[in-house]
Amino acid sequence: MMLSRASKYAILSTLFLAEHSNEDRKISVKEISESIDVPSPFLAKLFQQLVRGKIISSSKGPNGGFYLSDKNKKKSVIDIIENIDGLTKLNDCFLGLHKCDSDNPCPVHFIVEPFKNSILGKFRDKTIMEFSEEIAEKGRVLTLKDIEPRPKKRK
Amino acid sequence: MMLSRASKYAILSTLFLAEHSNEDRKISVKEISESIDVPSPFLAKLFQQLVRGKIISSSKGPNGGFYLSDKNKKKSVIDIIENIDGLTKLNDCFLGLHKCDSDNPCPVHFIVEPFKNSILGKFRDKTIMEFSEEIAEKGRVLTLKDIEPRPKKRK
DNA sequence: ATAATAAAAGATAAAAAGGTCTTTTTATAT
DNA sequence: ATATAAAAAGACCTTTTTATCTTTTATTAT
Repeated sequence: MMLSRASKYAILSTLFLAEHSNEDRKISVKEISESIDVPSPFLAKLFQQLVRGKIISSSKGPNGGFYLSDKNKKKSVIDIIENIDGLTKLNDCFLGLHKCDSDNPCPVHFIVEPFKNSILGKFRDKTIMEFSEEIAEKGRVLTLKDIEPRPKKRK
Repeated sequence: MMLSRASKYAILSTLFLAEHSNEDRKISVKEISESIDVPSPFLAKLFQQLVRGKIISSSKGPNGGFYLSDKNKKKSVIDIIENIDGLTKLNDCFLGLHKCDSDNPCPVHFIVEPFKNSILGKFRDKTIMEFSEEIAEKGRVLTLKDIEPRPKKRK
């Protein structure tokens, strides 16, 4: 249920890039960190790793910054998590048992397993681009700032 | 999906107590830590907290140790997690958004929410005793030791 | 009463996660 | 060519989590 903050920041900012950047409109760490309210030096480090992992793209110099290439946009959320936290955390036994599978299940194995698989499947199959389109469509807010939700539309 | 180690240790050792202890057969930290392969001074600290939280019971002196009272056995796994990690971690938005609910969902809200509710429900409704009975019944191994699973029964 | 046993309490240490700062490299616009 | 903008790299700091060690307190069997 809980990712590291690093992964959370990475997912949010990658989705932010998907929505707001492209090869001609690169975005600096500073701009992103202010938009989604994440400490910028920390985000800078994260971005270096995401670039190495080919999740996002970057270019240096004036008008440089970070963006998603078309290829990047086809990555999935699971790729981000894998790149930052690794997948073992997500796959490991809920209670930390070394051997835990359907033959030798931990006490909560059959409770947790179906959910884990289903969630992982969804994070694997939906691309960043698809997430991003949905966010744009529904007009959702992507920030850690403590904002008021926009008032509910009433019929 | 990931509890702190503290919570994992707490759940395992409470289930262990459920299976092997009672008011007349108390178990020392040392014995438990060796059985489930958890560092004993750390477990001792955890147990102090679990006792304060009335999840487990203890008595000092010779033949003292930890055990589950009948009342303790009616606690649920969620009570253990709440006592050690607190519930906020488990309830908070998967991506860390401050406001995240069905009116203002994060990008993965509708993916994660149903699972979270269902898992939490099961951890709330099943008592320690029920878990323990199932473990005994099925002959399951409760340890962090890197053991070989017992050979699969073949027809 | 006394010795032994076991938890409680508290102080300390090591490792991991989270976060910051400074310097170097690269690209671009002028 | 040069100044500038922005990422890359690397050193460093802080907090939290995990783990250990030592002393004190309570209980019990003798």
